[in-house]
Amino acid sequence: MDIPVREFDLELTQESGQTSQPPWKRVDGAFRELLIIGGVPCPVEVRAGDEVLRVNPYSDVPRKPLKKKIEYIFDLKFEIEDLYSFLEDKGLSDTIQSSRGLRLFLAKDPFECIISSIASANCSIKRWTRAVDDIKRGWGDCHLFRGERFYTFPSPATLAGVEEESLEDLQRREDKLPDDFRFTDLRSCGVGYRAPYIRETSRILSEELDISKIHRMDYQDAREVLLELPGVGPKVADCILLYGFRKTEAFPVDVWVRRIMNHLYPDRNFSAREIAEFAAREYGEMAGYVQLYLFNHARRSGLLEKLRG
DNA sequence: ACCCAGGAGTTTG
DNA sequence: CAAACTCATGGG
Repeated sequence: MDIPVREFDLELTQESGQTSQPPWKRVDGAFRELLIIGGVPCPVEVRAGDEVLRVNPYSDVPRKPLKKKIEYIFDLKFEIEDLYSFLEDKGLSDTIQSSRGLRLFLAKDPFECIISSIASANCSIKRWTRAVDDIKRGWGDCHLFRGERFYTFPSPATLAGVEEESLEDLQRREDKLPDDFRFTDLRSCGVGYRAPYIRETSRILSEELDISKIHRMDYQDAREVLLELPGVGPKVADCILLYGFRKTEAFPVDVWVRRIMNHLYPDRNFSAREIAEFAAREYGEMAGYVQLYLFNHARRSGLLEKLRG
């Protein structure tokens, strides 16, 4: 199946390090992941073509919901030219050069995005992506496709029932582990002190708070609800809102965005909170994309290295 | 050995 | 309210 696309760089979007999920499995220039289409697990391969995105499902699923899912995940319906002209109006046209075709990489599963974002706090990108993979391998459902293993992300109820740590696994971590080894506790996945946060958040999402309700809330209400979850602070909440629920008003402020903004406005010396307020006022519903483009441009132009320390 | 990682929670000023 | 301190743990 081909989906016509304009202004979409699949590779850039995959590798841009958005916290919704680890990048998909790269195979020969294409990207593979297990998606749930109408309740049915389906390995899918996407490949960039000429003005099209080639989509190959590897099990029998209906076309229309598959197409909608792909369009949602890569935000293909978004009129990105509107963003380009918006950025020009705001004096940020530099960011377009290095990020053209970059779109939101939205979560295929909002719960995965929530846990993934909690795991990302004060943690290197390498480490939290590996942690999410370990969690999937430990408690997700495995689907074999031509010898490749794909895992679903476990449900809130499943993760809520997982031990935080067991002596057994802490010892086995020292040994060389086979690819399909399944840990029996969260700590062994490398989430460290965040293990109780992940467990309690999973419990709340399985017993008290229906994730689908968050979709219907506006940005502010959803943010307040998310901030009640353990392990979710202002930055993580905005990541979840942006990548998990496509609330594009969200402008996640991490240390890098703060450095970038203070570099852009040297006379201001923003605090994290002030940046969020500034972004809400200046960027409105474009805020999430502005953050994405700012960060990517800083990374590609070498500005990030300059701002280190 | 030492320091940091795309912060959050808790305690203190 | 804001600043300071602590929190696991893999990787430079």
